[in-house]
Amino acid sequence: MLIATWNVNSIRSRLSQIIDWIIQVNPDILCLQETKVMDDSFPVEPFAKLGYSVEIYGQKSYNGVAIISKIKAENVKKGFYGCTKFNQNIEIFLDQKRLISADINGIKIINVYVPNGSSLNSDKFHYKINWLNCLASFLDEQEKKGELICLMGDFNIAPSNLDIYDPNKYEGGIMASKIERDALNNVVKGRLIDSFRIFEKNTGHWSWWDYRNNAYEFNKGWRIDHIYINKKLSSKLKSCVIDSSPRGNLRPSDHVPVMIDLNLNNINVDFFEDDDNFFEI
DNA sequence: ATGGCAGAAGCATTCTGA
Repeated sequence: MLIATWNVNSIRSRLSQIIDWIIQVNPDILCLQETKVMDDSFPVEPFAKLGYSVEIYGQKSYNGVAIISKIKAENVKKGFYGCTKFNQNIEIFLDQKRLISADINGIKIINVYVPNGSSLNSDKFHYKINWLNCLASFLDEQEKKGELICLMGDFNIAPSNLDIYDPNKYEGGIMASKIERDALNNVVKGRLIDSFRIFEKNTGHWSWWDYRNNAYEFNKGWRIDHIYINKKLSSKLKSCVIDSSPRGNLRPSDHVPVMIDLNLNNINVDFFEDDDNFFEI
């Protein structure tokens, strides 16, 4: 079972590229971020023609998330719910459509577009940290149900310096600060693992390249799009790959798809045992 | 420090992203 995540930076601008990619890769589930369109204008039909159902949670111009799935999603929820741990006021997150979740084939699929945060001294940065704290609380609720959990999307955080082309230049700044990494760690710690790092321990693997300064041509990238799975699901993981090829398209998204392959029939090795110090690499 | 580049809204230019 193939599950993918892709920040497409506008579903309408990227539609043909997304359809081409789906035909080529044949994912079972594709989670999209930054669709940038209201629900009544989302192009559902091209996906339906390929046999996919579409669940959308969008807004005008900004943000927006969607779950494209061969198996119809059940228990679809839009936005946060049940975030009690930090006394979060969920109301403040209602305006920005950044999270959609659903049950598909027995897996709790959680698709997120984490706020960028702008700069460390900005209001947007506080919003980002609060949003991540709410996400941690949200996961507490999901975990209680003992499900298979797959949390994926654009996290706008490089988990470690291995995930930045030039850590000396960017460490401590936006997407690479200790505050953000701690907040992300608080979401995943003790319950989720970064699928990509099970198979690849080295630097040099990116999911995003800035549009500016020919960053893709110089391969100056970051790994900020992630697929996290819980312990129960990690036993079924076969692979995790970043498909960088769409970044070479004409008029590409600045992000590329990340994808895992799951074997839902067999139970494999439990990768979770040595994960406690994962972020200390 | 600022802007680079891109998309949306909407028609010149601003806002936002990362």
